[in-house]
Amino acid sequence: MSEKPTIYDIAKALNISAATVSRALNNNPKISKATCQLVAETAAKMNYKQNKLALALRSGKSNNIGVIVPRIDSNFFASVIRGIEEELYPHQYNVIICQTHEDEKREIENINTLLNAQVDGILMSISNVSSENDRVIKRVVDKNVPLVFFDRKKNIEGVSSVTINDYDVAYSATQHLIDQGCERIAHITGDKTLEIFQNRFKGYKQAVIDNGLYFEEDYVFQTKSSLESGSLAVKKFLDLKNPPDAIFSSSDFAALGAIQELTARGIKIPEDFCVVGFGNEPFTKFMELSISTVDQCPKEMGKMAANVLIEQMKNSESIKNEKKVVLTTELLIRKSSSRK
Amino acid sequence: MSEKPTIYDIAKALNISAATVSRALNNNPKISKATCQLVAETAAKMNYKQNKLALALRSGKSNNIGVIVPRIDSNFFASVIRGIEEELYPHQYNVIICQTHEDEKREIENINTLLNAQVDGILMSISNVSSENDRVIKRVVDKNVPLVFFDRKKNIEGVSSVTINDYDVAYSATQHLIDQGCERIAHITGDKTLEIFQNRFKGYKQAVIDNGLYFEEDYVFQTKSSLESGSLAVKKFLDLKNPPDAIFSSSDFAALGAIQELTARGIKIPEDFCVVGFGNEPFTKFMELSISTVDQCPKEMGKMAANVLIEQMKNSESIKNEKKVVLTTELLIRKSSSRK
DNA sequence: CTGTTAGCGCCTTCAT
DNA sequence: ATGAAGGCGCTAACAG
Repeated sequence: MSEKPTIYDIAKALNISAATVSRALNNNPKISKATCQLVAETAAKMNYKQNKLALALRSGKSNNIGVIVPRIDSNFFASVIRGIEEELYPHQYNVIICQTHEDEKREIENINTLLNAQVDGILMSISNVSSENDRVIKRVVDKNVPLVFFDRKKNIEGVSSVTINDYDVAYSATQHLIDQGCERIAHITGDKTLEIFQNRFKGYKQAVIDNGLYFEEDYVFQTKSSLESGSLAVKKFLDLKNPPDAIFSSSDFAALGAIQELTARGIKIPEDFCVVGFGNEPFTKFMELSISTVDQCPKEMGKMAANVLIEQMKNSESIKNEKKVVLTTELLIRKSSSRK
Repeated sequence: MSEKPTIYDIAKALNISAATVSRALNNNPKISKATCQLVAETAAKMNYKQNKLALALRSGKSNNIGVIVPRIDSNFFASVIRGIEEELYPHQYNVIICQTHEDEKREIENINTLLNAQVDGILMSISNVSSENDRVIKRVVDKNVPLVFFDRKKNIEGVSSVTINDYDVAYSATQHLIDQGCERIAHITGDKTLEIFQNRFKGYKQAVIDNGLYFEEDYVFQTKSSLESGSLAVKKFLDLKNPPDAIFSSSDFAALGAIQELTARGIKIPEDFCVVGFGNEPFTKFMELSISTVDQCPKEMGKMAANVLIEQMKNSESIKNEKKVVLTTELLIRKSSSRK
């Protein structure tokens, strides 16, 4: 009783064929009500469970979706995955998670693993931009495995994407700082090969220029998303002849690091210096000095990405209806940039 | 070229049998070096990828591990999963994530889904304690599918678990509060049907008693892990004739809510009131008034759970070597409870 | 309505 | 050193 029964076991017990059992289990209308019920009962009694593996091999559909993210232990990606899972669950899809740890080799391995596992589709947030990468990704497209990027995307023909309005919201954030009376806005950015950081930078720069302020290369600091990076950035900024009086950071962590460094130096926020972060990490709201930031609506992003993927999986083979969804996000104005 | 080639395609191209191709691909020593290499080259050229699904069906091993958690978008579970994934990755296992949202029905569905998907093992953190649940979990054991609980466990024969020393660390936390001079220690607890909360409560209670303090039922407030719960608890506590002067909370979120409510009422922390949370959520460290808490070392927990599972999967069929690992955690003393 | 057959892609005896 | 055959569990023709 402890071994896993198959439809053959049920068939044998009932003296009917496996095909009939299969049909009955799938509620095929051609099967008499009587057998249908009999099969159902016996199946329940024997504790039969369909082997999805066999079904997958036969049908060519595994009902598994692969998700590739840089890391899972970040509030943003975890929330995106939650959204993905919530959307996929009613459709009977399972989610296989892969982390790249921002490692290019790992990213390629992940893609191959998922392809080997015969996933029906892949959702991914790019870690690295490289030609080797490009090749593997194109292979996914060639194999007709639906692929959707979210947040960190790449422009590849036939691949849909779900992102936020990075440019616009960066522009708004910068404009907001200027509206607060700040005149020398600095910017902390990330890996410049990634579109998201490029766009945030562009939005920032344009806002500065549009307001007739001086755009200063030294006001832009590229670094990782961490507290140390933020404090490092501040150190560098304050060493300038004409130091900035505000920072728009592409990372909440860097923003917090910056705030800590500024506070340590006795600089008052928001009176003397304003800061806006990015990502709406939980701590930004909880701080005594709450941090203004941009909500990336990760859950919605995950849901949307899953939706686009589902759509694409339905219309397989069909027209490559490349879809570029851009979600509108909100600038959350909090104490770190509110001079009233 | 875009269709997925099989070993038969390679065989045909090389005018040899599929069996030989299979053997060559698996580096079977009985295959001549020449064919071996030839096959490897052709496979590469044709961009052949092994179909893990077929392999899984044949071998009965899917190389997938199921992970069931209440939710993924919590720092704790996300970090555990990261640990799990890091440990499983070198062993070629993939991770399938399922969320229960604390819903019993969903939890049962998840287990069944994973069983149907033929996972080689399951790692789970219990959401609900119910008899229906018990039955399904026992079925997992009956089917000889290795199962390991982490954090929120259940005592079921044949099931290993990885937890932390909840009792001890709760005792330490309470003792610490008493050492700070606090005399009326309150406790915010969670779902009492879960062992972790029971143990934290017991540790708290024992420490109170051991120190000759009065254990007061009204000092214990059961609620969910949220800011509101914390503030609610404080409201209730301060309405008491003899209100407490410290809180040991089983949740960082409740601890923060409590702190906010206390601060709003002008109560000085830690001078007038001390607070210790649980979980080491990122924000606890970042706050201006950093919050004392317990680090649950989630990543290590994930790694350990994965290790125990791997061990169990190796020695399948063998003796039910039920393993109960208890990790030692640290009390992190920060400002919210440091009177010096 | 139901049984027979065949095949998804792979590996592994059993032959040779 | 290699080929042929069979089966993992399931379903979809194709027959009745």
